[in-house]
Amino acid sequence: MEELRLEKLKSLKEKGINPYPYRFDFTDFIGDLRKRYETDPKGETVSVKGTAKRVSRVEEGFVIRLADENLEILVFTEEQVEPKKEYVFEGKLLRIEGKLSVVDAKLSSEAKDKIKEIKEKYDKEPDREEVAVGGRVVAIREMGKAIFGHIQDLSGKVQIYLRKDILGEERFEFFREYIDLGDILGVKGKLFRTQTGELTVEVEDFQLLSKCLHPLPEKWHGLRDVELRYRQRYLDLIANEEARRIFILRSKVLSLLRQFFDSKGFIEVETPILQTVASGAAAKPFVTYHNYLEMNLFLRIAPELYLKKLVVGGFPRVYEIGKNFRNEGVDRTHNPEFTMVEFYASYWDYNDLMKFTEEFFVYLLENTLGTLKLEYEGKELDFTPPFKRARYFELLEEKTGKDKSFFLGDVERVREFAKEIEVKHADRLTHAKLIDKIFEKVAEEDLVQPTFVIDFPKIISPLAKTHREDPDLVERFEFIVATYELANAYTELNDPFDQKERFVEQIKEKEMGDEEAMDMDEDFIRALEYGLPPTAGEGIGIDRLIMLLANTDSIREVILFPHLRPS
RNA sequence: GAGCCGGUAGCUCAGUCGGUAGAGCAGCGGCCUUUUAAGCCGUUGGUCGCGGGUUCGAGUCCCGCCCGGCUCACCA
Repeated sequence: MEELRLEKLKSLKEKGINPYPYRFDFTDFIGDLRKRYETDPKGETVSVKGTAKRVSRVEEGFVIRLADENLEILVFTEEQVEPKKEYVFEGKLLRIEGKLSVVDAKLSSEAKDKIKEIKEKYDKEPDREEVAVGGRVVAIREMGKAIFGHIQDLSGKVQIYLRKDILGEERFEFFREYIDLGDILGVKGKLFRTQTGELTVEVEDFQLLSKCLHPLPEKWHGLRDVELRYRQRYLDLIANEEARRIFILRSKVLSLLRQFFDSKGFIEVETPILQTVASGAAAKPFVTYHNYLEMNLFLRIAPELYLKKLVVGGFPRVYEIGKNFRNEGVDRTHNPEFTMVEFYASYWDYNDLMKFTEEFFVYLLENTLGTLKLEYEGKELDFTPPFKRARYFELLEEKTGKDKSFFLGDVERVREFAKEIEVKHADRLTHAKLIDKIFEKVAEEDLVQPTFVIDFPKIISPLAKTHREDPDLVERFEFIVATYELANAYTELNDPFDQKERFVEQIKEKEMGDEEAMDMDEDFIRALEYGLPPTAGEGIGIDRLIMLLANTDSIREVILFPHLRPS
C-alpha cells in the first residue's frame, strides 16, 4: 500500500469524514447516460476533413484526433500522417469506448461529411440534465482552477469537470488534496458537452465512496502481465476494456441461453455435484472426503444420469447449467472445472437436436454479434443453417481409405494401423480408444466450419441408443467448430437391459486399463426400468462457446478466476 | 514431465562485450477555468523472482529452485 494514501485515509478520519460511507444516492449507471444521449452508428462509410491534433501509435497503425471547428473525431488508420496538418479520411463510422470513431480509415481527397453533422446525428445535447453517478476515478487532469477527469463503471466511462467557482475554494482544494486515481467517487451535477463534444458531468458536489490504497495499472497499456491479470482479475477488469467486454458477453450468453430454453418449454434444474459414483462421461474424477459420512465422494464429471432420472420422473424437458470437474491436464482449451449446459427433451431424437442446435446458435449469434458469420483466429465461420453433416465412418474412410468393417474388425489390425499413423501408445489402447484416437488424429483437424459429425461407433458411446439402421452405430453427433468439440448429443439409450450390458462392457474396458471407462450406476438402471420415454440429450461447452464468440484462443480468457498455482 | 521463452520501480518496458540500474506512465512540488494518452518546469522511487557459484567486479555468465507463457507429452 502507498504510504501517502494511508496518511490521507488517517487524515480523513481525523476530520470526521468516513472514507467508507454506507450508501450513495445515484440516478444512473454511466452506460445509461450514454444510452440516453448517444446512438451507435452501424459502420456506415463517411469521409471527413480535419486537422490532426494528435497522432498516437497503437498496435495496428495509428489513432488520430481529427479536429474541425474545435469538434473532434477519432480516426483509426494505418496511414502515417503528421500532427497539425489537415487531412481527409474515409472509413467506417463506429463508436469505440464511447467515442465516435472512423475506423479502417484511408486518406481521401474529398470530404462528403462534416464532423459537426456526424456529431449532431449521433450525440444528442443533454440540456444540462441533473444527474448523480458513481464510479472509479481512472483519469485526473488538473488545469489550475479547473479539473477534468473520468470515472468508470462496468457500463462505461464519463468525463467529470470540476470548477473552482462552482465548487468553492474549500471543496475544490479537498478534491485536489484527497481524491486519487483509483478512488470510488460519487458526483452530482449537470450534464453538458465540452467544446470537443464529449459528454461531461459539471460537478456541483462530490463524495468519496471508497479509498483506493494502491496505485492503478498504467492507463495507456493497461495490465499486460498475464499472471497478474488472472491472479488479480479485478485489476484486469478495471484496466482492460477487452476483459470487461468478454465477461459481459459471457453473462449475456448465459442470459440468452436461459431465455431460449425457457421459451422452448425447458425447466432449469440443479443436480448433485458431490456424487458417490462419478458417471455419465469418460473422464477421471476429483475425489474428496466427507468427514461425517466417513466416505469418499467424487465431484461430478457430468450431470447426465441425474438429468435422465428427472425425465423418468416426468420432467419432459430439463436443462442444467453448471460446472463439471475433470481431473486431467490443463492447457489452452481445458480447465479442470468447466461450465456446460446439458439438456434433455422427451420424444425427440438426435435429428430434432440438430435442428434445435441450429436454431439455438442462430438465436445466440443474432443477439450477441448480430451476424451468423463470425471471425475466429483469422478464419470466417459461417453459422448459416443447415450446418454441414458428416458421417463418422465416411470421414474416417475419406482420410484413411479404410472402411467401417476394418475399424470394427480385428483389433490387432487396427492397432497396426494406429501405429503406422503414429497414434501415441497404440500398443496399450483398447479397441474403443484406438478408434477414437485415430479419428481425432486424422479427421478432427480439418473440421473448421460448423459440422455435425454423426453416427458414432457403439463401442465408444455407452449411453447412446443403437442406430435404427445399423447395429454397429449409435445415433450420436458431436458438433465440431474450428476443430473443437463444442457439443455432444445423442438419442438416449432407454432400454434398461441394453444399458446394463453397455455398463458391463465399460467395466471390462476399465479392467483392460481404460481408467476413463464409465462406472455402473445401479439406480440409473432401475430408473430406466420404470420407463424413460424416447428422449434426446445434448451437452454444450459454455467456455468454448464463449471463446468462439469472443475470438480468443485461451480458455483462461473466458474464465474469471482460472486455476493457478499459489504464488 | 520435457523443450523453448519470460520474471528489472506501483504499471508498461529498455538495459550492448561482465564495469556505478534507465525511460514512459503513475506518484510528489509548482504553473494553467472546455482538457482528454492534456501540456510545461522540477523531483522521489529498485531484495534486478529466490538461493548458491565463477569473478577484482554479476541484472548480464554457470548450477539449483519458484512462478508464468508457448509447444510437445502425460492423463489415455
